[in-house]
Amino acid sequence: MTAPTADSADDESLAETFWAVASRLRRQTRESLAPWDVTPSQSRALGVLARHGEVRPGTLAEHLRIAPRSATEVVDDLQARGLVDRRPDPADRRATLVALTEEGRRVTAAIRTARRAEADRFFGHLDAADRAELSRILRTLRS
Amino acid sequence: MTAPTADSADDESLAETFWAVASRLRRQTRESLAPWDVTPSQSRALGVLARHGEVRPGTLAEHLRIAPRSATEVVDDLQARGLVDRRPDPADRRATLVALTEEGRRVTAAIRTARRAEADRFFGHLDAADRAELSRILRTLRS
DNA sequence: CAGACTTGCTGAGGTTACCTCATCATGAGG
DNA sequence: CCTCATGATGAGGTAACCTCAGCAAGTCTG
Repeated sequence: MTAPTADSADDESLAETFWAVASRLRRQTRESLAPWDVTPSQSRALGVLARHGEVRPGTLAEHLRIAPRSATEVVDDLQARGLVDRRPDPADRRATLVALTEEGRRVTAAIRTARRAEADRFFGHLDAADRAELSRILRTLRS
Repeated sequence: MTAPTADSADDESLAETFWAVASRLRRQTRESLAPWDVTPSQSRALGVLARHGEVRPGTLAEHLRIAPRSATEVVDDLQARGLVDRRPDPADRRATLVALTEEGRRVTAAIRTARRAEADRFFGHLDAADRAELSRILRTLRS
């Protein structure tokens, strides 16, 4: 299509390589979270809550880039594990606010450490320059 | 923080950026395959069959880096759509050989074209140098 | 060549992480 | 006040995996 795209044939395998890496990262992440009985998607939600404090499920969904209904589900699971709780939003009686519990804060901190170690293991094969390059390029693609 | 690994704090968000990109790519791929009623994982299997000719489910699983049982499933779905067929392996009566049907070859070719266009759309935001960089770095991470 | 072990595939059943659609309460605007 | 929009959730579905168990067929060993 666009002239500068050169060998589009290679792009297909670029996607394939991307998926192979994704698969490896997914497995490793799942493993490194196992001690806390928390899944990757739950851990991402915990991260959002740690960064933003209490938010509505809908807002959480936006941050996670998933459907609102799916956020309800993640919150259900986290609540069942006692890591978050729900309370009514005083500003709007339809809405709910989700916040980390004490335990949730504790676990989130522990997970952050573990994830860092995991990222070191995974991305540590790259030197600093390559990590910066990768970060920059991925940010472009995230659009 | 750790001497050789530089800022591990950033690695966590590197992973996060990676997942955001993965999510976008997954959605777009699914969409671009919709006309053929073929899922991304089925399409990957078709690609392997196109490149390697007839293979056993177990071999297919290796190429796709999934469990053998999961390959059976993908083959089931493709067979139900008439894109592949199974025949007994003359060399080993336990084994089965999976091969593209005529229709399968036709669809695989069409999909290849579509995927190329899709990859252009997705990775086309990058210039050739960045695509090469990304490819190199991802290949390192695939290990 | 019989018995033990291995290999190839698949049935059964489970998990994760999403999705849409319908429903119900509540809020907001004309 | 009546209509429409919005927030959350129940119900039900899908894709892409997984493990474990079992059966049939090959291989190796004494």
